[in-house]
Amino acid sequence: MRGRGGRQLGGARYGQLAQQLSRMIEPSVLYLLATGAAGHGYQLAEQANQLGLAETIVEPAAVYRCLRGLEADGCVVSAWDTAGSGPARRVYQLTEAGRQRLAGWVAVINQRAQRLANFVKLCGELGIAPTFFEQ
Amino acid sequence: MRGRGGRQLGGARYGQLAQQLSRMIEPSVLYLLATGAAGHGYQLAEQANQLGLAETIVEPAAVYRCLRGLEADGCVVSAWDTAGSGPARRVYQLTEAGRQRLAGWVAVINQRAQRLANFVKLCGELGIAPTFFEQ
DNA sequence: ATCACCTATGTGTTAATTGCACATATAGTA
DNA sequence: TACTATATGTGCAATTAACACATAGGTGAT
Repeated sequence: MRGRGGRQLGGARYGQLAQQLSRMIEPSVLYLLATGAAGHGYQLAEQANQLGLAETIVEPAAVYRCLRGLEADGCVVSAWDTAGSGPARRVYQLTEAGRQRLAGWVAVINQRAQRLANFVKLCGELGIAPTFFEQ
Repeated sequence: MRGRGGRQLGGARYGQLAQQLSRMIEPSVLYLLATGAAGHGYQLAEQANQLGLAETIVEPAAVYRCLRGLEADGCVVSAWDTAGSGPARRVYQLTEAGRQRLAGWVAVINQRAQRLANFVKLCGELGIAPTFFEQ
């Protein structure tokens, strides 16, 4: 860290839960683990795509990195599953800390949803209707 | 030095209107120009903070960069205003292209708001209530 | 058996974003 | 003179994230 004033932050960051803000991979993963819909990375990526919170194609690579970060924070624990066919799966389980993290995300996302909805309303009052693109 | 219009992707990007996704500076600026609430960068930054769409403190530096990008795309036009006291202001005006850009943003933001609200609902059904943090 | 393919987990590279520090300038005030 | 507020801008480094690549087990086709 050689920032000019002992600074350690660079890009987007504005709170405890601001990471992966746009991609929404972390809340997707936490939710899927909470439901029990999926347990390992590859499957979580597939389910996250069906959940559709991320707006983008959720790639396994991003999910793996997210899971390792969550594990480092104690939000999930993992174990190898060598049973069944195909390569071994690293199966993840949500911890209590992970459940709290998800609850925090829900608060952030709830506020954001309201802010965004309010903006749409303000624009509507200005006579600006949403334009849906075909590209 | 390639301009903003021809930039290639590396980071977050998933559509034509996905830039500055997390900060929401571009839609804030376009909206404020549409209402006529502000006309130059410094003032736009102040008004954007009151609008509160960005969730962060909107810094003038980010607004200036945003405005130059918008001008390169033909969404705004600018002119120097040397009247009045203090340093000269670069006053921006929204173009028809800018209005369309805002309408596109409204569509994106509207969809996002619904997705986020749905996620909050799903979590509520799981018994996960939002946790509000004190900061 | 070899190949192609799917599943599954990871790393490397590189472009884009952005907060903060810094630079510059005008005008009013102490 | 010095300081403050307004106003516009640049430079840099931390962070993010898409895409490519690497590795490996298992299955079915040629």
